[in-house]
Amino acid sequence: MTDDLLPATPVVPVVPVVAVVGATAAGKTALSLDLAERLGGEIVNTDAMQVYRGMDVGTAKVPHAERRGIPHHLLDLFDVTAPATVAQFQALARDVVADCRNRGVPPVLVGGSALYTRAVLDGFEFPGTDPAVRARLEAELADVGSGALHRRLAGVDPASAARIEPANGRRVVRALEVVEITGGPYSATLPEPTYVLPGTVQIGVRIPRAVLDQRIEERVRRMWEAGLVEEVRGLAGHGLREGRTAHRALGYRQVLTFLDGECSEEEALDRTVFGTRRFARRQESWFFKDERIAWVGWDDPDRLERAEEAVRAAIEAPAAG
RNA sequence: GGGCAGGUAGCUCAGUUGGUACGAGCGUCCGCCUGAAAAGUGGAAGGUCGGCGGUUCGACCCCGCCCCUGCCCA
Repeated sequence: MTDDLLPATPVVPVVPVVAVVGATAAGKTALSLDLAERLGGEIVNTDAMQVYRGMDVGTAKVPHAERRGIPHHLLDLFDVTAPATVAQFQALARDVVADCRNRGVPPVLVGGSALYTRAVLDGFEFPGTDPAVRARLEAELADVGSGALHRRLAGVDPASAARIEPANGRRVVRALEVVEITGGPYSATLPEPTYVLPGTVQIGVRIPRAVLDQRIEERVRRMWEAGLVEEVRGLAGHGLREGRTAHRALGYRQVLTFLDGECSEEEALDRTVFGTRRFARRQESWFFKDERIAWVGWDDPDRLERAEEAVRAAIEAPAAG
């Protein structure tokens, strides 16, 4: 109320920060390119697996020829042997977003990795990590099981233990790691959904399950025809198996088991389809509960206009989280 | 035409020497999720046990007939 006394500063338009989210194969890529074109923006990948070099076919990475001359950021950052992490990605992505905004260019984030997207948009702060501590705890996990470690966690950090399921060894280990290196409790809770930048908006692409399931199968078959097996064979020669995360990517993991002679090629394809459907469900369970997302129908002829409206609304809205 | 095996959850199969299906995996639905997140994890809903008839206090389990599936013999 009293800010009116400030000298009239030139009205700098808010540069929107747009994120296109939704299940895999729902049509995020097409919409994001259209949006970037309309807004004069640049694409920022928020997909956890497209950051790896050489993982193209299986991650449905947009080929250069289809990028319409729009700059794409955060693709092909790492070798498949170098595990990427959310915290690392968050730092890189925030730099890219800041750089775009400084140039007055709207960053258009696209990707199905909800944690990656939220780590960029929301106030996530990741406690540190220590490879040695982690390795020791993981060895213990393999040795005594998650139940035993969970009981230990209950002793040092009851609140976290109460929130983490005893069978979830991964989270139990991480909680113990944080407690050990920080000396404090591990909150184990997601932060409140609050955007860190004004003008932020998430556009969700909604698609009926039945249609999505169909599209996923078609997409996987196309990946096979496009040479996924050869791609994996090549990456396997470059240490794909040694990496910590890349080899677990959908499609890659299944093709590796086929290449290792543990299942037929048809089985590998089927497993990829089923695994991808399951993944899509997990993605949606994450996105559906985020009430800030503006949803547009995957086949709505006006989806681009609706998305633009959502962006406009975000720019004009008071900069409250 | 004859013989054998089998018909139990959406799918693949367990199971009861006759006493209310202990079912399992997968799928489906719902949930969780802070340095591996295309990962990891919790829960729920689903069955007139192929059909009809019989025996029995009581049958999904026994008997008869029928239908369906697979294999074998002609």
